[in-house]
Amino acid sequence: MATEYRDPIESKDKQPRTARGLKTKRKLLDAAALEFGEKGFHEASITGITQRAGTALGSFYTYFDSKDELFSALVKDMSMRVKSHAAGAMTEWQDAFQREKQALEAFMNFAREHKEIYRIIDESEFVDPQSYRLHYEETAKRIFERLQEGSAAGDFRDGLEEAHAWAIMGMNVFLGMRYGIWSEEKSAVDIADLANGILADGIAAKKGQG
Amino acid sequence: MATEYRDPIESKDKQPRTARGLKTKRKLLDAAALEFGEKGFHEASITGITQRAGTALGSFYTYFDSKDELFSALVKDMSMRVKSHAAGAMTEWQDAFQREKQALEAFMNFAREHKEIYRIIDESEFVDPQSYRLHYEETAKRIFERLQEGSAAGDFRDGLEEAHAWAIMGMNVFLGMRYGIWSEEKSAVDIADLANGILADGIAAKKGQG
DNA sequence: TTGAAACATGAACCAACATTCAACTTAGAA
DNA sequence: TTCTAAGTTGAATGTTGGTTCATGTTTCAA
Repeated sequence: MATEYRDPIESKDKQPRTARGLKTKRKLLDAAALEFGEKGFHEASITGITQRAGTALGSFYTYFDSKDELFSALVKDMSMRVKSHAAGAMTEWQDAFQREKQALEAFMNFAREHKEIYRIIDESEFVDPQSYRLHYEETAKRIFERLQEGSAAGDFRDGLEEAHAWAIMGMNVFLGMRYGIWSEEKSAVDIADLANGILADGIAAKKGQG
Repeated sequence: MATEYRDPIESKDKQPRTARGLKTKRKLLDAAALEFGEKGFHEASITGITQRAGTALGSFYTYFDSKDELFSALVKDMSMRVKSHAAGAMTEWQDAFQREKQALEAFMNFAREHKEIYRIIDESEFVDPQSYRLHYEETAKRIFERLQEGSAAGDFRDGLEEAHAWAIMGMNVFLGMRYGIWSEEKSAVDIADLANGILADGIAAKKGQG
């Protein structure tokens, strides 16, 4: 038989059509987040995921095409969760500096409570580079918008570029890794204050010091 | 037969003993850096490495115990190379700010010329977490020492902590990734200037602006 | 009630390497 | 020149784990 016709929509369509299916898919997704978070992509196994989820091995392929596809879906989901958590923490703000401080503090607390999310996003650099780039590009864009608003409000100086957003993001990510994931020896507030100090004044000696 | 005695030194010893052996090991190391850099740890194969090196598959195990062991050795080697490259770029300096600028500029240029090194170090977070932590902890320590020297010289303010070093390192790493590896739309000097601007003055509006 | 679509199950399949090994070649000290 | 340790070779082995599939069960609209 020649190559048979496949509806591109149908072929992608592994969405559950009943309440039962939805529940199973949810269980698999949650289990996968744990498994990937604990073991990393390559050490994680489909068997491990279905065991955690309490389903049969084969059920996995009812909802996902492959291990990679699942991981990719997960990265997008986590990316969104980080984003909305941060957004939720910055609803009200007086000045732009305080808003950045809140953003970092929220990020650090989120990282602590969801270490597996941090790991999945980070590992996507190698498993699903596209999603990785997208995640950070969008995050940088969001920071950049805040920078522009801050400039307009007179809190930040003029002429800030997207690269400034990348610098701030890098600061936040590394502080989150070191003081959020690796150890909790310092409080999120203290770290956020410290980072804010850099943004506010830099690290130069004050006039008359030294 | 019971477990036989193995001299711990001998068992580790896969060092070449002739010029020929040394040359082969060198070829394997270089080939491995390329293979891991291009494909990542899991996609890379021993076969691919030995093919690049132009040796037989079995020769690999004359010099390395396993794929993991080789990767680990490579990470340590790369880490050292980054370190010494940066050190070489900071020999002479007037003020501490300029030194930091040179460090970032050197790092960015190095990343551009050796994208595979960047990738290998980054992937070690998942393949050899120990080496990954060690790399960044030592880098942070070195930055922190520079901060202290800068304070003593009257360029930087007092009271800088190790966390400041982590913040600066995060900035540098992300700027290196975005403007060194992903695209070269901006020159290393421009990015280094921009980062230095943050360290010097922060991003607050100047008095009388806005 | 009923029948077809959706869903669940887990044994079996299979390809992809990492690793081993026994036979062979080369180097270089004596 | 000779002999042994060092180095080379690549076919064979073994294991792991993603994916498939035939069979059985549940759901729910008509």
